Amino acid sequence: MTAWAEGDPLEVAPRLLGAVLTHGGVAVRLTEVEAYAGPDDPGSHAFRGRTPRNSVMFGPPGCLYVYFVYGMHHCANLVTGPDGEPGAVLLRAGEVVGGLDLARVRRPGSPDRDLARGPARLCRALGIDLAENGTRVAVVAAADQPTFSTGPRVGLRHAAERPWRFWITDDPTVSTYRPASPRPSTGR
DNA sequence: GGAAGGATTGACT
DNA sequence: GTCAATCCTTCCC
Repeated sequence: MTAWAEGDPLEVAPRLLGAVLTHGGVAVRLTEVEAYAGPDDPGSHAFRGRTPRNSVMFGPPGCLYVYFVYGMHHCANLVTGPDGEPGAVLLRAGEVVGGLDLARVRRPGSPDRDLARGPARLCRALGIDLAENGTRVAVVAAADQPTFSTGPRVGLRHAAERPWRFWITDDPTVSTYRPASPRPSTGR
């Protein structure tokens, strides 16, 4: 049962650190995640209410919410509920611990450490795309909760300040890259 | 019906 | 360090 992975995203997120998620023949140990609450979180896709695309976030916990972004990348969230609320945890990075060969094939030229370092990379390593949206996913809790740190979320244009990003302290696969890289060249 | 934006990554200078 | 790529979804008129 995955009761430990259900409920308030802010509580579930740290519990996911160190957990092993298996999909598409590849297993990854989650090292970095971000919590996304619902109506109260301007950074969440569900902030503006339920839409055909984010409806999965309102669905049952334990499902995968996959979305396409920037026309070329996929990002995966684990829906946590609570039931009726669009809570989810974005899987930002992980360490490939199973199906390494398969992951390498999907990400040729990348060092093992980078196979799942980053939300879009993690999806590719696991073979996740829009076809997996709303599907159930296998997650095994970590035996022991690793030491983790928290900090501001990355990449969002709204409410990025909230310290809802969680990562395993000192883990090399955490994508602490790009501290700041503002795209809008105009203005200021 | 049309336009703007996005929870990123990879490549080039 | 900086810039470009590219599809889907949502909002506005």
